[in-house]
Amino acid sequence: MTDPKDTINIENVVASTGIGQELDLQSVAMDLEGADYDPEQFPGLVYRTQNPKSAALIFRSGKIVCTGAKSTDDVHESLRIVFDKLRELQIQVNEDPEIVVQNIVTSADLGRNLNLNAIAIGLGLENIEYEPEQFPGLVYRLDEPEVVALLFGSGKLVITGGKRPVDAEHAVDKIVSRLEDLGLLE
Amino acid sequence: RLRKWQERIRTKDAGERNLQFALSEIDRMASALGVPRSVREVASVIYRRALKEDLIRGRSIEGVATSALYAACRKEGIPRSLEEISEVSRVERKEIGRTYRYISQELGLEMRPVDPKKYVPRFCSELELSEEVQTKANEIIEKTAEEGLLSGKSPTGYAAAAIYAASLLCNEKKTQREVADVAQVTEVTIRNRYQEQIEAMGIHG
DNA sequence: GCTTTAAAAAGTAATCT
DNA sequence: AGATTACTTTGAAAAGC
Repeated sequence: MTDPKDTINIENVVASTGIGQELDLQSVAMDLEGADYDPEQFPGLVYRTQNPKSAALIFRSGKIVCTGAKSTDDVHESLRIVFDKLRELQIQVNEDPEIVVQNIVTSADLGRNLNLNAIAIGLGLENIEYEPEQFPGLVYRLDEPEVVALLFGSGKLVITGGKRPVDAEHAVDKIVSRLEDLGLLE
Repeated sequence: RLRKWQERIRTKDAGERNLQFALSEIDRMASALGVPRSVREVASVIYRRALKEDLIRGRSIEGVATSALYAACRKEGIPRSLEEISEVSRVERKEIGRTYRYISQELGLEMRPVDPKKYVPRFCSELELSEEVQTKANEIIEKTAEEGLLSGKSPTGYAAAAIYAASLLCNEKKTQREVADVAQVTEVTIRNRYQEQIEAMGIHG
């Protein structure tokens, strides 16, 4: 039996940072190749990196959001690229700005099919949301770690809302033990 | 003094008018859906509770009224799909679904997932299918759901597939299109659910 | 509340061949 | 009847309406 923890895969990391400098997004949009900027639609400028693949939202305040990276290392690498691009445009960027991970999305596999109907009742209807007419996943909110898990009939799941990779591991452990206690795993 | 008093009257009247509007909307939609009076009463109670708990702030009265009716139909065991509900409401399906999940959570309605069998009598009668087909469809739903096939699947599509399969087994064939139309799902969904169900039942179609 | 970004899960749906 | 594309859900940040 594979430990479900070993099946955890980070799918997306969202992080925020700032260059400590105000920006004229209009001119950045002109000079930065591949930049998407439509202030009518959204106040941030979108800049995509290819390697690693990610999207950076750059704001007038100099604050930046990076999303789409597959690891915290990739987030740092992506943002390093963004910082260098801005420096090429003669923009002052702090030495190494603090990068804060805001959310990590992971997927995992419990290795067994799940009876979501039984799980909904077993975990307590007040603690879950399961509306298969609207979405096939069962939404389970954990208190510790404070994350949200989406459980599917296939036994696969998505965990989001955590800030550290270990949050997903703890969440999987808790979910597995709760389902085992209820006799709903297997 | 007098001003405050008048303002209170005005607010009270406005609140009263809003409640009347919501209740008349519930009545109008319930009539259009042809659900019994008991369901309208349950919907009214849910709406009043939502009002009392201040859940309407930031949401439309129509949206909460529609969601209350959707919840009431389910509670009373005669569910209408979000698709059907949205046809008699001016609120779109997505918003009804969101609002329903919100009030359901906040009011602690503890709603159980919809049992596809609950759709069988109504869909079958619209298709003019016999009691025998209904019984067979229920059997298919019961057995395949026990095997875990229901997880994550929409109740209407699941019921539609079982009814389609039962109509074939009982020599009262309805086409996938006919069943899809009354259940408001696509033929593709019926086909997919049907294949899984007959396989699980050990039937060869 | 909304707007935008990215990614996974699985179901449903629209559209085209 | 496939195949494709796209939309549903979860989470978080950013600035502005």
